[in-house]
Amino acid sequence: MTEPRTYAGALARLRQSGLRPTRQRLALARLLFEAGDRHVTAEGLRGEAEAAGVRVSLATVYNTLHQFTGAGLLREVVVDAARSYFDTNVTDHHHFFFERSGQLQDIPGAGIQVSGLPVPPSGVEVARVEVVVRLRHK
Amino acid sequence: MTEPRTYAGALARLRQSGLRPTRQRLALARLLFEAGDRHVTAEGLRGEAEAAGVRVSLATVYNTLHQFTGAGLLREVVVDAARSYFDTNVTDHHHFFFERSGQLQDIPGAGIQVSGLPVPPSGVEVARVEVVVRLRHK
DNA sequence: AAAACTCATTAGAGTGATTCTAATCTGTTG
DNA sequence: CAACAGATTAGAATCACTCTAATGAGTTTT
Repeated sequence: MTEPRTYAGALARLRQSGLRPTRQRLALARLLFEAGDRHVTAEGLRGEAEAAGVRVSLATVYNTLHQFTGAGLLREVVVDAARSYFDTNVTDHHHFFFERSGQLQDIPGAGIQVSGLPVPPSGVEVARVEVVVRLRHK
Repeated sequence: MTEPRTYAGALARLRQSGLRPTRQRLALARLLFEAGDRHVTAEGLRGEAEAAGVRVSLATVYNTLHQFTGAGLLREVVVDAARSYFDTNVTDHHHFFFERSGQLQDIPGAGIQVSGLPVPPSGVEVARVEVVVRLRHK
């Protein structure tokens, strides 16, 4: 049973993760989780918060993104050396990356099969398999 | 017909790419291409050049890595937000990434099959499909 | 409901990788 | 070898991100 995408839902998410429901975290949680699957950058989310009339420092945005990631509410996606993206979709899936615009788009997990993976060296285990389809303008 | 991994080879590579064979570019080309498939960072390559007695500024290392990448001699691999890796293997293949150590290791292209890719949106084409298998310690 | 406690937020400084600048040097060409 | 175009360089600048240490705000206790 997943949380509803509401204020109450945001509150419950925080409580379940052992994070105090502060003004900033609630506001960021609502921006992140009430609008469906999203890919945000720290600066972008900060801008949205400002636009929504919530005063949040950039440090807090970074803290919050990392805390949410640690709690499994977000997933970090590394596709661009210039900045980090955080994905609200934490289910198994992959990404299109539009190099021109820097936009990310989900590819449903069911849509892609990766076969023939070699056995990882001993002592390590697979944390995740990430597929990025890089797109450029024709 | 690929270039031999020799001084003459490095020179020919540069010529073919329309890059002047300067001392620095030749030295970096030899470090990169005479030792088989490699994954280097700018700082790492700079260190190797110093160790080999070649004076090269960090700016030149960056310039050169990007020029080589533009010429198709290298491929940039984005797996770590902290730094960029450049891969001397420009054939079709994928990577293991050891999160603990920051090491990259090739997975031969033949070893992995990605199926079920959705058709990319109109107006764009697939530049590359990248698979990264993230590994962590057990 | 105030005190007390713990954890969160913040401004601003700090960091580390990368890029820029503008001055100097070096292949290349005539 | 003169002269030009392009390359290299030190150091400053930038950019995303992190750290610090001081202030603020949920929470729990009285």
